[in-house]
Amino acid sequence: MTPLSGTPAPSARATIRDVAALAGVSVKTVSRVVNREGGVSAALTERVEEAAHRLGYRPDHGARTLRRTDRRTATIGLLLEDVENPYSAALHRAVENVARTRGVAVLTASVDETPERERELVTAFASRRVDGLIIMPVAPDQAHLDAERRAGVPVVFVDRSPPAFECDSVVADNAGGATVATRHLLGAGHRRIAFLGDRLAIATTHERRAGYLAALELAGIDVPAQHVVTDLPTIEAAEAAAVALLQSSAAPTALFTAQNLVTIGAIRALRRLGRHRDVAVVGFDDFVLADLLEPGVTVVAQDPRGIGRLAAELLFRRVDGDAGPYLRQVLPTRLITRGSGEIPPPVLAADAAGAGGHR
Amino acid sequence: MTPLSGTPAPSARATIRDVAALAGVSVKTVSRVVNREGGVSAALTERVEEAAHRLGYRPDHGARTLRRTDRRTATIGLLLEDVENPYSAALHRAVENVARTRGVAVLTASVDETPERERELVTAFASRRVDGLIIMPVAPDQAHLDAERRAGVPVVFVDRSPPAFECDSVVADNAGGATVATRHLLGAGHRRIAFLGDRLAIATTHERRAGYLAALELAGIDVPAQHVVTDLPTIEAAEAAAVALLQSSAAPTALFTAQNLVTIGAIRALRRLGRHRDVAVVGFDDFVLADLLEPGVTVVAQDPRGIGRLAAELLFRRVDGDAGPYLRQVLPTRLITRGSGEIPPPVLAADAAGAGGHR
DNA sequence: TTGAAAGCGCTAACAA
DNA sequence: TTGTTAGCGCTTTCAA
Repeated sequence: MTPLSGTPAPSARATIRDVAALAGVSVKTVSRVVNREGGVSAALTERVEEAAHRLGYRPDHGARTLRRTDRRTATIGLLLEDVENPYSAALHRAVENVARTRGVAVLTASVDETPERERELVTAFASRRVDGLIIMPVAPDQAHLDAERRAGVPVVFVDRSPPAFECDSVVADNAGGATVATRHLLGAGHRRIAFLGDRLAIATTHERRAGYLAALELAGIDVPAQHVVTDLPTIEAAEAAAVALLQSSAAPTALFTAQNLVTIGAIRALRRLGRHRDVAVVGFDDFVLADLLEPGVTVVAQDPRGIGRLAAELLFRRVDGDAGPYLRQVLPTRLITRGSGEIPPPVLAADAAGAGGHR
Repeated sequence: MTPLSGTPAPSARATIRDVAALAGVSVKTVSRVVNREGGVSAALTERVEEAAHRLGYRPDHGARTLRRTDRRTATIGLLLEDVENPYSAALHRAVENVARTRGVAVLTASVDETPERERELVTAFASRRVDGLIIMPVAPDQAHLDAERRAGVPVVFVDRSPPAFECDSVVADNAGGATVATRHLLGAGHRRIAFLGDRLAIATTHERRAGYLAALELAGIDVPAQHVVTDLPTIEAAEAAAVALLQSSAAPTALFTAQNLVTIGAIRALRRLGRHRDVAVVGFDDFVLADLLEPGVTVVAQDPRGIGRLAAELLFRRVDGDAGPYLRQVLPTRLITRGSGEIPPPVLAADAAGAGGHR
């Protein structure tokens, strides 16, 4: 810690009255100039602007909101799982980009999969009279939002849409993406494909598992119970689960890892066991550097920026008064093949080697 | 888009007067209950709480701020380079964690290295009367903050401290970390070590280059001009610059990449050229999966969470009235060796191979 | 323990 | 074109 020479200055904030006094006009004239209402002579406009500048005047947005008829704060609230998570961060940025075009500020917070925190934050943001809320919901029950809905605060859910709650939402095609991932592994010849996922209480985990199971059922393949592992909330948990699974007697030849941290944990496990070149992996969610690993990691990518952008656009339509029926927007996913998902199962690999030998 | 059956409800927000009327008490009594001031009988307290709950009452934080003597909004502003950047996101999360303990909300925005945007956002947040600001500054001139300082809004700079501006700041030991990185490469036997960095207008780039140059000068090594490449703002720019450098006649045997995106760009370049096992790299800033690449990437890690935490703690001390001299806190960096920084230069590598042959 | 009145900084409504 | 007055929802101040 290096103490410098200066010290912080004491407080003093100029009000509209101070500006009016310095410019020698009424407060209403200052208001007109500050809000660019027009109808003020050039001479007065200049005097007011000069005075405002001299005093470092910043209109008090809260006071303005209090008096205005529309009661807008030009602020929205964004509740993410964790602002540091790359998926959340990408979504955050997309929301900010839309908000920026409207001069709207964004209050952000991390919910950490804690229903209680979700409730606290909704209340805190509602007290600050946000114009709308974008929420990545954790609480299985969204009844705590009733007061906000009655107050007319628009809410858009992202990533997950709460069951049994009429609302706007923007989500990825989780079941469809999981089916594509699973079929891709089936296509490579795998029949023993395991599912590793985050907490089953999260709707996305549930949907992805459903997509995985549907693909296998359609292929007429029975899934042993130990091939479906969920409630892996961290990289470490996923790594441990993958190691245990691969060392078990019923070891799969391929993994469908249904979330980005789970994928990373599984990759660590394969490295640790030296199996990363012979066990296939397809992950849900893309991540940075997935292409530079060896082998590159095949994923089903969602579009967090697209989800954020659409959610913000929908929210602002509601803020602007759109009272149409609730919308549920589902964004497609995209398979990106990079190597790990194209590894064949051991038997076929041996066949391929044999066939190669006949050339 | 799937239209659902329900539709959004119309607006209606209960005020303290509505609660008072329903409970059959005065507004002051409601205020006392809501703020837990005490001095209200148990019977009335219960009636008020019941009424508030029935109406979904949320105290208007803005109106409260307007009237209160301390004028606190319980909201701070955080200006980051880009909320999506992992470094910014980690710092963001640390700030949020500290703010949370005080019931303070965080307004966040991305400045995108645009001085004009920095000014706009400071104004927007100042109008919303944030209790304080944490800023990752871009603008070389911070004079636009004068009005805020006069108004007594505490400001803490993070990551970079603006030159010629008396202020609080929390930064990493950029020069020191760069020197450590460069010495590490010197220690592996390298004499032709290039510097790749972000925009030189950013203070951190400047400091890291200074640390790099200092280490080489101390070792008595001349640095050819083409070995110092800056103003690489993207992964793509860094990749292109690294390719050009490595294909030039004066190709270095080692790279010090002075920022996380630059490091990733350089690694892509080395992969593309098939040189990732014989050109050494040390990066500034750690990143996810750096350990799973082949070779693992040696870095000088900063502590963005530590910077965020300290910045928030310092800010809140100022908010609480600490008027001591301005502080500049410098956090240490840490060398993490993973392989890429320990690759020897070609000549020594040949020697080593020769020596191995004699065993 | 409870309440009435004033006013925070601003804009709506109206007047000159 | 400019100004005056009231009041947004709340807390402060003061009184009962």
